[in-house]
Amino acid sequence: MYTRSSLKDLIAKSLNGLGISVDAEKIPLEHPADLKNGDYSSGIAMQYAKEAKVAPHALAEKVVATLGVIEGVAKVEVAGAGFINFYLAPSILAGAVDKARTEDRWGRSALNEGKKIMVEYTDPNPFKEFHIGHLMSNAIGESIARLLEFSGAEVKRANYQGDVGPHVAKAIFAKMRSPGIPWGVAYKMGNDLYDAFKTEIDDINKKIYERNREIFPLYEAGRNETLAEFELIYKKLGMEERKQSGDERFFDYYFYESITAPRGIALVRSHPQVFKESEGAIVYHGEDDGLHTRVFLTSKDLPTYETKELGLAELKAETWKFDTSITITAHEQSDYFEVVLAAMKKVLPEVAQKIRHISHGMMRFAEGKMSSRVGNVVTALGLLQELFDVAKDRAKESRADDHEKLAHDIALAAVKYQILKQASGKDIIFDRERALSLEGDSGPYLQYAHARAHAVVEKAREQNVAAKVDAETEPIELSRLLHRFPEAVEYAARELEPHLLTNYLLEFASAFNRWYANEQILDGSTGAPHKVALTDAACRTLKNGLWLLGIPAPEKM
RNA sequence: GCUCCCGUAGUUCAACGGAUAGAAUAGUAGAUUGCGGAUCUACCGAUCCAAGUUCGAUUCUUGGCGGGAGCACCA
Repeated sequence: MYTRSSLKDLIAKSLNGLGISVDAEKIPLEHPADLKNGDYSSGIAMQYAKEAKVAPHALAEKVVATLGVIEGVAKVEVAGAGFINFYLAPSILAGAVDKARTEDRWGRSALNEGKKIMVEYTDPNPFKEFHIGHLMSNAIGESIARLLEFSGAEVKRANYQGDVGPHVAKAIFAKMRSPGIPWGVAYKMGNDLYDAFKTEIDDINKKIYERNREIFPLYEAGRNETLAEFELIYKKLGMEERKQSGDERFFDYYFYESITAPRGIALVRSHPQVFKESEGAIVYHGEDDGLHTRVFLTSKDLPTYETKELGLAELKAETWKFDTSITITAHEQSDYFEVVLAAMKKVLPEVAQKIRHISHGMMRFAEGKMSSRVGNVVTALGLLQELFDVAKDRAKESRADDHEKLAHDIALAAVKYQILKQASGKDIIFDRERALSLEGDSGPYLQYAHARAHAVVEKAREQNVAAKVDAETEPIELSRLLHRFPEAVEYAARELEPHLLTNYLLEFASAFNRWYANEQILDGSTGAPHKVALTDAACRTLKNGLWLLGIPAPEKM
């Protein structure tokens, strides 16, 4: 029976027989973009033609001649400049359809079996707005967490929130002057007033760390209020399925800077050979590692984010024995994170090697950066509301029972898909028109394909047409793409790149819609059971695919 | 100035060194009284510049040009 790696082995063996030594691992074997070129393809003959002193095409022919019959492979062809193309047997593709229909967790792999992975994401700051940047981190982190779960890992979700620091002092200062204003506004106002009231605000900052009695009640209130708001947002973002019982929270662990700060300070203080005094502050000199110097303790003796991050790493490791801890942040923090990691290698070496940083691009306007300091941010709730309003108009005509819920599901799909479809590391230009689009290359497009497939399966049930795969039926584009689903999921999980999955799903949904438009499924013929099976398999594929993106899959829309 | 990221249709994004560079959107023209038109079909339209490596470069290397981010007490 063929597998991906056995095909590689066979090719390697064949080449070795021809006097060319190649490592099976290094044999290229890809899914051709164009299905007419087969289900798998290798360009190996072009690579070794020179060494073999024959033309690429001739070498490919020789390899094919020695491959013999491979179970599960219908034919092997040489095409183009010398590609070796493998076409899977109909029975294999039929087998994938059956799996998709019967296995709940269709698409699952064993890539990370037995691994314990902590994923830290979202990381909003109490006292400040939850804006699109946090939404990005949440969407990406949640999808990565699910991809890892589907690859066999045990995953814990972590959220790290900055409940102490200058931003809090600014918000408190403004709130004391104007008690009526909301916290998000208070922060911005405090920031504007900072130059004029530096001493006062710095004083408040210090008092917060000391849990000073005068401001503590206001601090507690603000902290609780904003954290409670965040919980409501997590719910809206589709994390409610993680709440099984009433008192469970959305993330497995919530870490706070107020807790990590003292730990970090202790770590810095106990390593005077690593952290040096400079201009009244305690810094880490990163120049030896090709990095730059960063402050860990300010001249006012307060910890910076860097120090807290050290404390966080220690706290994480004590909280759960993970193999890997992934932190997802915006790209603007990459450099700072590298300095922290360099310092951590000296202070907490065994933890440092398990820490991994993934950065995503920034959400920005065409005109420039969004900044909560300047106040030109799009809040997560504001954007969701706008999308909700657009979706609601269309939902009125829908056959779904709960139009409000549907509009919300669609709004969520639109915004998450737009974030996830892009390779991480690149900035996302926030284009309102595009963000509000519910058509084409979009989340709702995937949802719609799923809802359609679901409707047909329901109808088949009503008409008592039992789904049955016919292994003799000539495979079509859809079933061949369907067979690739588990590999697409594994690929995305290995690369920690959800966009690799959206690429696949868009192609798959498009193939389904095309097929649907040209083919009557319930046509009363003897071919109907096979087509129903295919539709059912497509339905599960889309459902699981959407789940992996953290996007709801409504059955009617 | 130094470091990192990025330059692909008008616009927003794809393309593990591979076959005719794919989508979406915008624009134009269409879809049979057929299970859902949030769909489908057709047309139009792109790799920043210059060298190099390679059988083959959007992809790798070097140098330009252009954009973004970071570079000492913010996170």
